[in-house]
Amino acid sequence: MAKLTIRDIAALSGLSKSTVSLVLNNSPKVDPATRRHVLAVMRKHRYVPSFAATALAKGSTRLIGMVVPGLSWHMVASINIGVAAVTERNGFDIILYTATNDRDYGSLIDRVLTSSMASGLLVVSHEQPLEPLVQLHQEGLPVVLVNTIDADVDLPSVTADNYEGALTAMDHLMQLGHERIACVQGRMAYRCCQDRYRGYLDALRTAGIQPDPELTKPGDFVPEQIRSRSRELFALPAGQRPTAVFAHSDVTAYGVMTAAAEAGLRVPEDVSVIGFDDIESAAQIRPPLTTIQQPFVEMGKRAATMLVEAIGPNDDEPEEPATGEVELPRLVMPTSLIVRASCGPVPVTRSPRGRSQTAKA
Amino acid sequence: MAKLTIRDIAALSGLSKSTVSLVLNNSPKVDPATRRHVLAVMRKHRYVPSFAATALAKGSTRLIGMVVPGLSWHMVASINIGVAAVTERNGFDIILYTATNDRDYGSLIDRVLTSSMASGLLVVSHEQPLEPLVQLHQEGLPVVLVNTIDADVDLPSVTADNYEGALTAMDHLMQLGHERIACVQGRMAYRCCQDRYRGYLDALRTAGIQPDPELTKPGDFVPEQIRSRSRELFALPAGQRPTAVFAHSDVTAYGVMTAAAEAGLRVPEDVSVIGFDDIESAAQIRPPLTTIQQPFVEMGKRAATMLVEAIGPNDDEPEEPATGEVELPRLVMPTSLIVRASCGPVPVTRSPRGRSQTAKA
DNA sequence: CCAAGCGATGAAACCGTTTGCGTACGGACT
DNA sequence: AGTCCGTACGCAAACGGTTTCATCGCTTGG
Repeated sequence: MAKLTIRDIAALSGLSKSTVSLVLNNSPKVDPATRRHVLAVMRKHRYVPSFAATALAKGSTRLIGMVVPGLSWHMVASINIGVAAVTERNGFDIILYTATNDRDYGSLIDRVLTSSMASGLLVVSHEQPLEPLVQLHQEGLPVVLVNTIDADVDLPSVTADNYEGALTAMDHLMQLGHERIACVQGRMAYRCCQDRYRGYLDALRTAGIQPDPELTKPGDFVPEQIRSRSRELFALPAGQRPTAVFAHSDVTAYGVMTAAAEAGLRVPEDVSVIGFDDIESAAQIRPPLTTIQQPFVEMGKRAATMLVEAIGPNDDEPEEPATGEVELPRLVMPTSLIVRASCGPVPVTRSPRGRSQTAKA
Repeated sequence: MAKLTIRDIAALSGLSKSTVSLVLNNSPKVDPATRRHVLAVMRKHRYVPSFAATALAKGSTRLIGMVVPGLSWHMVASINIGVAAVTERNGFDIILYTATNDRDYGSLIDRVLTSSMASGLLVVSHEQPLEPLVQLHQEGLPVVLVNTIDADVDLPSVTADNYEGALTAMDHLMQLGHERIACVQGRMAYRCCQDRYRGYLDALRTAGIQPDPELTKPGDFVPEQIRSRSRELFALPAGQRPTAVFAHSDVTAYGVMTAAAEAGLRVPEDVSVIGFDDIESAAQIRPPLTTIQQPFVEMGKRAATMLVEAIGPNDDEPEEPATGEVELPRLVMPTSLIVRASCGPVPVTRSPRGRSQTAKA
């Protein structure tokens, strides 16, 4: 139980602290035989250097802060898997900040940064102000944003291509013959949802279809709202009723499908539904959900890699990358279409001969 | 950018370091006026004490380690919400260890503990060996287990009452008239799944029903397996086919429902399905899933509270609670039945004379 | 055979804070 | 007015490492 110090190890192995320290930092300046000996002693006594002392002396920690908006989101969990994989490999540990409200967020910034507790910051938040982060970054603290990209902010970031994902989703639907496609939105304060909606609109226009405002419903990721607005959609008279729905998330899609069932509509026979995310249960439910998969764990890996590189190979401090604005890495990662069973061809309710061919060539 | 030290603040306010330090630790020995002055100076220059130096001098950190088996589980995410709430309130930060494999787990123990990096450990892992943890605990490091209870281990823990939850689920089913109830198991290496299965068996026996081995299927939380074993269930001739299924998790229940649909069976008309967990999408899918809810965030809160209390009010070190075995808190929290729509009365296919009808529609 | 060179090790300063102890100060009591 | 006491503050020694620099002993070239 007696906490061993480097001094003890030095005494035990008949050397001085400095030599032991050199061994710890595997400097090439120590004789291999000596090194082996010291290592043996350390192992024998289960010595582990004091974290605090090392941090103090070195002036840096192997800690990176990760700010997330609650872990219950599929996105956050998946990103973390990627992040953990690379931080682990590089000997970093993660300090997790669940930024539930603004108060914490503000004090967090102070704590983490100024106390130089963490030597880098990974931010997965959506609604928090980003300015403090920019300032920190300019002061030399590595920061990278994941899925938080905001147009006017100058920070390295990793993001999914939500716009292109929406395009892909819409293309899939239109390829199946759909033209009256509704959109049940997520939280439009989020950049990602804005992008998805832009994709929805653009895809329609590109196909020569005038977006019908009636077919856009705010869902805001609130179950009740999603359900009730979807019901409105399905209550529309047959000609105006959408034949397909683009939902801004998988869980949103679930709500849409439930509303459809309540309206007596079958998925995908009567109405097609496509989601966004590809959460775990998407493949398990009935019908299996066709959706746009976001490469979250890969995004986590990339972000963590960027951060680790910015922090530096080990502990040197030539870190002033904020000045050279040669390249602020902004990774935008492609999404992929996962075809399952919730989307089908447009129903043939419209008379056999009336198949409007107006769709884009 | 120039990092301020306590010395700078002392100079700036015309005092000595120690006085400033006293202010930092709000000792009563400093004159209120002086205190105000110092605080003003600190605020003005945005001074935050060095984390590392404080840790070194005090000999303890306000960090607690949290070991989890991947964040993608609903359980882990929810627990974390509770944990974060209380740690935040008590000025602790969380170091997150995603224990993906054993190698990391072993080195983790060393790192965290011996380096006295964290002053407490919260463990949510399932399959890792627990012995190192009890050793640590005996050496004075506060440890609490969440949902990892293992019969032979002497550690404080917080757990859901899986056994009783299973009983509740089965009661619900039997109240609806079901007698041929199948069980699709989770990963039986987990204590929680063992308990759920025990509950299943006992509930049956208590009702005077002899459990039919045919109706127990291993699922192991693997989608394909769940699906295929469920198909076996539904392929049984009408008299032997279960009228209800108790699934060891919500996602497992999804798989069961899919298999049912593939067999042409409707839920809940032809077969009832009950889950376990109450994940977010359980209310969103079709039909909404009746399930047993585990109070994860409350469990997280409780566990964190226990840990914080064990660590001590602030930084004193009269920590040898392991010796006094007066009470090793083992919290077992009740689950609750969430009735939605996936369970219904037993189908009336069985006629008064009692034998089969053709199975499917 | 001596001086220079080099590699390995030791001594000491330092990182920023806490903390026990000592001191100077002011007020009260005699 | 002189002691005494309590109080508010300063000094310096830890805390456990890292890192620079000097030193020591040995090899090597002339």
